[in-house]
Amino acid sequence: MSRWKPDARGRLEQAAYELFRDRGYEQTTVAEIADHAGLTERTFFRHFADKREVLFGGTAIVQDAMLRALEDSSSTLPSIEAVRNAICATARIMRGRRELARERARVIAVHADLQERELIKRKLLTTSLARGLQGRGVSEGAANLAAEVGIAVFYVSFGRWLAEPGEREFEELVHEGFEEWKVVSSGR
Amino acid sequence: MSRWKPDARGRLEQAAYELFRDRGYEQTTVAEIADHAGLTERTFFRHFADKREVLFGGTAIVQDAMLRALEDSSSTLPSIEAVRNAICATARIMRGRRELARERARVIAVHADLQERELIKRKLLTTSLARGLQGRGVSEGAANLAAEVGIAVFYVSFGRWLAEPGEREFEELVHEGFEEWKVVSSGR
DNA sequence: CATGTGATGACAGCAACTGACATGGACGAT
DNA sequence: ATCGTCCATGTCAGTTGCTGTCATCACATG
Repeated sequence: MSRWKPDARGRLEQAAYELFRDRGYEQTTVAEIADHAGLTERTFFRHFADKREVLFGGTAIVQDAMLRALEDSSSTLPSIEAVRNAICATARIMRGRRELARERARVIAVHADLQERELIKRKLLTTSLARGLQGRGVSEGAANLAAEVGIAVFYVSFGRWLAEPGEREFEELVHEGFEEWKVVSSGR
Repeated sequence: MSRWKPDARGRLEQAAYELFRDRGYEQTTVAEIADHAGLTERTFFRHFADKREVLFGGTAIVQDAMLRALEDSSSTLPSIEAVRNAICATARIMRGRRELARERARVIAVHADLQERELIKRKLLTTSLARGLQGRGVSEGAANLAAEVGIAVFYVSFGRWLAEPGEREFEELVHEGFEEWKVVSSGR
């Protein structure tokens, strides 16, 4: 038998989500999160750089999915289509996590600290997407623009996915978002 | 004679800039900043919400200048031209502060914390510009787009202004930025 | 069996930030 | 001129986020 229960990081994340939901973000101390996960405060900070970061572990996964999908798509595609594919694939991995995403969004919405962190994660996603495009031979300027558009569509659609009461999938909303973008960018 | 030396806030800002320049941001404690300003740590936190904020007091001034210039420009102007005017006016108020802006940028560039704060300030500027446009009767979507463009040009030009060794003024670079934007947005 | 490795615990400590109350000059009302 | 209120600041104690350091012990590797 192993010395410690497995998946310390996951247990910390789950404990954090539950406590943030029940007591709110600021009213929850890191020590409490660690306690609920059966660990110590010190261990929390070995897994997460700071208290906010426990809500943003998903970003790395999103980024990986995005870049992998970008690599997988045919290199003959126009860059904006490659971006669309990558963003759609990314949207797909969030299937069945809408309620969780909603809770997370609710917490972030009321804390300036967390909004700051979200903005920098968005920037990180944008620059890594742009780099991925440059790796396909797209020029720097074009890559930055296409990445900016792609991530913007991603976040707008994400917001709609969370806001909608219906059952439409995130991926579908992303598709619609790209269609809207086409209309807007050609229509003016 | 007044009980306290005047302009506590200004003295705190100046002390902070000097200490950040000499010792670096993280190596400087709030208590030290307050000491150098002849005040106490508690008073620092009465003037600034947190340690980072001492570097971002200028944002409110920038925002005011931007909105005032927007109000002053003729309401018959197309929205993007109104934005251009507002941004140019904003650029004008930074005359003669280039060295200071450079120091500030150097500090921000090496601290993720401060970059997060900068991003949220940028967002704040964008939404307040968009609101100002809506006040002129521009639709929400168009206002958001125009504001996004305007602030993007502002920041790109700001970066160039700091990077350039020459003596060209910020305002001139903003003008060029808008010209570039016109070319790009019509050319594709 | 010996030895190293890696995740965790234990503990001390600093610095950011907050709440509560005290102080005393400025300034207006009387 | 005196009184009373205001308000920026001081004082102080306390909480919490975060870090450095060293110990521990299951596990893998040879």
